[in-house]
Amino acid sequence: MVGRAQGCTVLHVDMDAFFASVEVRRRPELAGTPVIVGGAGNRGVVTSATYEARRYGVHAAMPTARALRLCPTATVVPGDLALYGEVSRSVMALFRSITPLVEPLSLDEAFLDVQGAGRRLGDAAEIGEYLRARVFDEQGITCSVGVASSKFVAKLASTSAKPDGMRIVRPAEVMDFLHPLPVGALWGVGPKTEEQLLRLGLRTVGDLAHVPARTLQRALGPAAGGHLHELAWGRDPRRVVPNEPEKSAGHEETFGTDVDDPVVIHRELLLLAERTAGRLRSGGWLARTVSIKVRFADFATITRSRTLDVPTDVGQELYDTARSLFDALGLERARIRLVGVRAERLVEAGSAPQQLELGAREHGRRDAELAADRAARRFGAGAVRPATLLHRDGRPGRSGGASGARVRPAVRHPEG
DNA sequence: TCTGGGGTCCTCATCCAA
DNA sequence: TCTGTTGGATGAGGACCC
Repeated sequence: MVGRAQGCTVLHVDMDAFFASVEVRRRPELAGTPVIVGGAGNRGVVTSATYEARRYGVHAAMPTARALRLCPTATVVPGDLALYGEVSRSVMALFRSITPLVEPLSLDEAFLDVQGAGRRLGDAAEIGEYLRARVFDEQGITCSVGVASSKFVAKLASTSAKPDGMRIVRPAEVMDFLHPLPVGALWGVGPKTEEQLLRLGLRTVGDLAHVPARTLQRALGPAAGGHLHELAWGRDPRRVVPNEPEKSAGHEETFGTDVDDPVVIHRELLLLAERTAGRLRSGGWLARTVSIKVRFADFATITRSRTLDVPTDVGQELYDTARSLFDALGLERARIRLVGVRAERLVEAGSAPQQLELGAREHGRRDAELAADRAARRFGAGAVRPATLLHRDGRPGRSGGASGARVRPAVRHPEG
């Protein structure tokens, strides 16, 4: 087929300011105004912002307080992950109606391999335009599309088309497209790597391409150096892979104010372990390794991990391991900003070896947690939880939200 | 002017067994 | 029996992505 997008089979579709666009759809009176989605607490950061807010210099990961100083007229909304997830599922379903080869990267972007869909729907460019129109008609939000012969060029193309646009980069045009770009535009080059490359006098992707691969490998390590050199020449053999299995799952929480009370930390670890275990059970996974993360008041961050004898999806077991890892740090009332619990080296629950001498207590614990899962599905999250996560008056304790400052009084001076 | 939360991947060090 | 090598597993940390 000879078309506009000859030689291109990969699409990268990226929603424009996704979370913020969904909020504007929900509240049409905000259309055309600066909107920030993010935590409003003293430690909140921006997760998404409309282009009207971005004009003031607001961007993702910026502290909300600073964003509001830059753009005082912005409307701040807390964000609704459940709603964004719903919109995302609809959009991904639309993509899968075009081709089964859909590789979601996050809630708001995906790669599509449309090689097999050409006969039915036209070439990649026509499919891209069709998708953009369907997303707008069905969801009321815009997206941008990159069309290329490889994933990483398609991704850069969609970025250059934003917002609400489409860019096609044919194979013969790849070098002209890539080489003028700054090195920081490359996928995998963040602030640290960019700084290193700039120190070597490498400003553009073209500069990167014309330096020997060995030079990059010496500076960045064999894997990263070699990979970047290949990308600089437009070589990216990675295929679009649907259904990549998850490798880890976890939760972390930043306290509203730093915490030095081990009772509060233990309680938070229990909450995070329970939430993580719930995720494992709903996904049918067992964790072989449990890791914790501790971030101190000065932002220094450490992780500790332990591999279990027998993989588990039981919250109490995740908590026991997490707590033992934390206690082994031997901290003497250090001021802690964040704690996290993560389950790693996941194995499918059905394929994991069974513990021969699984004790009755563990059986009971797992059964109890499964019952709690059922109750949560029926009556809502938090319907059943460990007693230590309840206030003495029976109300649920805090769950999430930067509220360390509220945690301690709840534990030490229960209301009611 | 302070830096969220959920992830992946890579590198390096160490331990242990062959 | 001792020593050196190698490679896998594990643990920790860092960079990066959205």
